[in-house]
Amino acid sequence: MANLVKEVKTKLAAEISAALEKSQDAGDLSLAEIPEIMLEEPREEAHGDYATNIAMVLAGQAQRAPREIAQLIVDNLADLDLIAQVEVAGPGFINFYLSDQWLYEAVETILEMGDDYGSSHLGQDKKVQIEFVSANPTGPLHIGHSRGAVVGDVLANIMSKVGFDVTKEYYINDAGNQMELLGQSVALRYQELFGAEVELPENSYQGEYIKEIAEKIKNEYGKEHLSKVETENYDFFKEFAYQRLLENIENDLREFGVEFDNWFSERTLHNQGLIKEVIEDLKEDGYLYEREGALWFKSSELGDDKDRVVVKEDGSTTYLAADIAYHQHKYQRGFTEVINVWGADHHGYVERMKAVIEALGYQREMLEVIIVQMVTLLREGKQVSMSKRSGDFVTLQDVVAEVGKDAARYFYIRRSVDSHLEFDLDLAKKESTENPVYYIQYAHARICSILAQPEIKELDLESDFKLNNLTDEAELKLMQQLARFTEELEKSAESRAPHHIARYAYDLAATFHTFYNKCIILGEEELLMLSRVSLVLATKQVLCNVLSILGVSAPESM
RNA sequence: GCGCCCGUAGCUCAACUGGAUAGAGCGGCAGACUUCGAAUCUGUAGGCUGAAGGUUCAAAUCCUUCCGGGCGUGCCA
Repeated sequence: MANLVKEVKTKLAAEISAALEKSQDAGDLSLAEIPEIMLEEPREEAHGDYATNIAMVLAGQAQRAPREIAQLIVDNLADLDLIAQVEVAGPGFINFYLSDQWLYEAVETILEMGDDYGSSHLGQDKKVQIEFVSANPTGPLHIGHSRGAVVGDVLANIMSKVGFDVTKEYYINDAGNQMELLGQSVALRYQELFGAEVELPENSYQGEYIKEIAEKIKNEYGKEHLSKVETENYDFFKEFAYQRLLENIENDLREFGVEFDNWFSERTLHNQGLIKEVIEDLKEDGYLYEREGALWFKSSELGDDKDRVVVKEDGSTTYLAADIAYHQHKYQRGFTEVINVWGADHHGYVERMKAVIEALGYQREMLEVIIVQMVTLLREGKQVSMSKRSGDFVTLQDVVAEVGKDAARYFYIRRSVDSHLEFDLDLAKKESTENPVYYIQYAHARICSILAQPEIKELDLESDFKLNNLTDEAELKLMQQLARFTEELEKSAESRAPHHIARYAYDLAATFHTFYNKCIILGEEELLMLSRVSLVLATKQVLCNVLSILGVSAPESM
C-alpha cells in the first residue's frame, strides 16, 4: 500500500485506541464501545499535522469533560518515534505533531514507485462501469458534452488508479425517432442542392453540418439518390450521416484525450430482442399495465413522480424501454457498480432510472448518477450564445482548436460537478500566471530546466546519503504535499469528485514554486544538493502522475 | 405548482462530507531578478457564508420556512 497518509493515520488511530484501553483497564474511564477514531489534517497549521476529535465524541457516553478525556489519552499514549509532540487543544482536540522521518521515507517511496505512485487497492478490483458522453450521433459534440467527457474520463482514471476495474462506455442512441429525423434532414438538404425548394419541418436538424453532409453525398454520388427523397425513403441518408457523425464524435473525443473501452449501440438491444424480453419480464413481475393504448411502467410506486410509457400507442418502444434493457445488460455483464454521467438537463431522469433498477431486482445503489451542471462560455467577458434550435452552437472541436486540449480539459475538471461552470475562453488561452494550467505545467518545465543544469547532472544520486537535512519549512511542506497524493486520489474516487485532483495539482505546483524561490540548489554543499535534487525528482514524478490522471501534458519546456 | 442543483471576498470558485481563527486564484495595493526559467515568489487589504428560525459541545455544511438564479417536469432522445 502506498497511501502514506492513511498508514500514518492508521498507526495513530491504533495508538489512540490502545491508550483508551489502557485508561479503561486502569479504571480511569468506562466506555461501552469505542467508535471509529477519525484523524483529520487540521487546516490551521498551529493545530499540528493530524488531529482527532475522539475525546469530544466520547464525552457523552463517558460522562466526562472532553478535555479530561483527551488528557487521559495523551497520558496513556506509548512513546513512538513517529510522534514528535502531542497536545490537548481547544474544546478537546488532540493534536499530533509528527517527526519528519516519515516525510523522508515518503520521498524514497515516491522515487521507488515512479509512475505507479498514487495507486492503491482501495477498489479491490471491483468491476465498475462509467458511462458518459453518450450524445446522440445526430450532430457534433458541443461544450455541454465536453464537460461530461472530461468528468467521466478523469473519474475513470482516478478510480482505476486506486484499484477499481473500470470500463468506460459510450452508449450510442442509434435507433429511434431522432435518427429518422436526421435522415430526413440530410435528404431534404440534399434535394435542395439540386435546386429544389425545400421546407424543413420544425423539429428537423438545422445545423450547417447537415448541409455539409448533404454536400458530401452529392460529391460522392451525384444525383443517384434523389429519387429516394421523393419516395421518402431516407434510410440511405440516415446511415450515411450516422457513420460520418459517429466518426466525427470519435475523432473529436480522441483529440480531446478521451478514449472509450466500449461503444455500445442501441441497435444491438433491438436486434437481439432484449427490449422485448425485458418488457415481458417486467410485465410478468407486475410492473407494467396498459392505459390509453400504451404500456406503462409503474415507476411512481418506486419513487418516481409519475408512471412512464415504455410501449407507445403505435406499438413502438420509448427511449426508456431501451434504457431498461441496456441497464439490465450492464449488470448481466458483471458490473457491480454502474455510474452514469449525465448533463443537468437529464436530472429528471434519475428517479425513473432508479425505479428501473429496483424493478429489475437490483439495489438502487448499484446505479449511481453523476449530474454535471451546465457550462457557460465567456468571450471578452460576455456569454457566448448557444442556440441549439438553429444548430448554432460552439462545438468541442472549436474549443479545443481555440484553447488547446490541456487548457480545455483542466478548465472543465477544476470545478465541482454540481456547480455551474463559467468557462472563460480568453483566460484559458492566456499564457500567464492567471492561467492555472500554465502555472502547473510551468512547475514541471521549471523542474526539467533545473535538472538539466550541468552541476546537477554530475551529482551521483546513487550514492548513499540521507534526506534528513531537508528541514526548511518549504521543504517540509512540499514533502507533505507529495505524501498526500494517494490519499487525495482515494478521497476523490470515493466521493466521485474529480475536481479535487485538479485542485491538488495546482496546490502541488504552488508548494513547489514556493520551495523553488526559497531553496536554491546550486552552490549548496553536495549533501544538501543531493537531498534537494531528490525532492525535486519526487516532485516531478508526482506532477507527471497527477497530470497524466487529468489528461494534461507535462511539457519539459514551454 | 412540483422536483434536482446552486447562492460563500469586487469576480471565478474551495472548504477533507459536522470541527478550532471560512480558504485559493484573478483583480487592488506594496515589495523581490549580478546564481537553478520573474510564465515565479513575498507581504497586505477584502466576509454577519442570500434571510429567518431550529438540531448540539460544535453548522457554510443537517432540518424547516422564505428570497433569488439555473435546469427539468413529453407516448422526444
